[in-house]
Amino acid sequence: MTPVQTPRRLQILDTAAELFAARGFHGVSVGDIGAAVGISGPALYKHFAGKQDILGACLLHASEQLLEGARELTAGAAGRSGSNDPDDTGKGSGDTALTRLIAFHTDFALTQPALIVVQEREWGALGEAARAAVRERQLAYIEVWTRALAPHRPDLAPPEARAAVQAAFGLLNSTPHSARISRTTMRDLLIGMAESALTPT
Amino acid sequence: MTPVQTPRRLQILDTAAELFAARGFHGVSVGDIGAAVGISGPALYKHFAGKQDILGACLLHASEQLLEGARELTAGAAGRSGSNDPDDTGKGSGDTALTRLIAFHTDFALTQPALIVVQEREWGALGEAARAAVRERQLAYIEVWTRALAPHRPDLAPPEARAAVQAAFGLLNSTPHSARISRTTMRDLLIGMAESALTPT
DNA sequence: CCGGTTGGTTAATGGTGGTTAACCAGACGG
DNA sequence: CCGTCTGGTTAACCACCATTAACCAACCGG
Repeated sequence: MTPVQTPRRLQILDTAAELFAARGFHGVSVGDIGAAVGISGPALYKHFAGKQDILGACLLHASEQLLEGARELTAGAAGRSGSNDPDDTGKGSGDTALTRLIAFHTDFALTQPALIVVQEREWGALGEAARAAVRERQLAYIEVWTRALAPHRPDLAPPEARAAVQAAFGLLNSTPHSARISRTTMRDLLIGMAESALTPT
Repeated sequence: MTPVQTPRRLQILDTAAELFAARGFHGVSVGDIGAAVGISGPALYKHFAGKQDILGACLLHASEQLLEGARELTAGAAGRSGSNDPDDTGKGSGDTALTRLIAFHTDFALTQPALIVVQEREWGALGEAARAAVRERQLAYIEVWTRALAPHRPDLAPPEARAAVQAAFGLLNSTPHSARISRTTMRDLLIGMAESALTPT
């Protein structure tokens, strides 16, 4: 399990994520990963239990980052269901918890596209245990979003709200498929589209 | 190349797409594909030149379907850039070419999620030639969308319009990730979100 | 009745890939 | 000085896999 995160482990996770995103889990050999970090082949087994374990660590890391970030952004507004004022969702500022989540997720997708890609397409290659752990965090992340969306969309039942949230993820995660415009323009475009999609006027 | 489409070939393509979508191109063996259609292993070589060829046929088939459908929907309005009235984009009816494209793509994604998934994530596993052919059709498809979007969004430069279109694809293609609500509800939800995202009021 | 095409089969082959084994250089506390 | 982690190395193993070869039953036009 080796739960500690040495810098070497982080480096491996980072480059492995890049490779997995580009060629898929089964399209990458441990030799490839080793070569990409400067060591060769079986040396990886000094840091991870195996190839699957590398993927598991990647996904756990990613889902953890997303969930923690989202929880920080919406801290203070969670649980209380008394406030029905949509403008007061989240902290006291003018922006709502939902807009903060959108900006956060957009920035994450723009800065770490590899993690986004791997997280959304390679979870099937995990073992039972790791998959459950990742799935748990992903569901919790969706739950945070759904709670933030609820006050804006009282018309949506919880299942539909969850589907809407996942559709918004699909929109924001489309960033790896097209990088032909500047990052800031893309950011503004995605944020605008996500807000319109989730809270139509 | 075997350009003809016998029913057996179509069956293979269909089940192969399902497998590729579930486990990824490299995660599926030719034995798996054969077993899934009731024959075993090398018998596939009587219908296709190899594993890559099966994937190529899948992707070509999918991109062809999308492009042809889109062209039919927008026939008559293509090319003419004189009409500036947004309500007249496309045919004479009240719906615009864009709304028709959205409904078409949504239905495709809902009925053929495997093709959608494979098309968006496995094009890197193709050979040079097949990849170029698929890419060409995908770009043409995006182009049809962009032309349909243009009258609604004169504020977007072409590159941004293309990015917006691809973001909309991401939204609509999110359907394989969550199938917890009824198909018609999902359809309405996705169409509504896509329209709001592309043409905010 | 027959020759060939169609669509299968199983066996063989060559390559690749994950994992383990055995070994080794260096850092480092005592 | 010395034992012991730590993080590497290369060689070996075995499984799996795409592809080819050789062979065969069934259909079918003439």
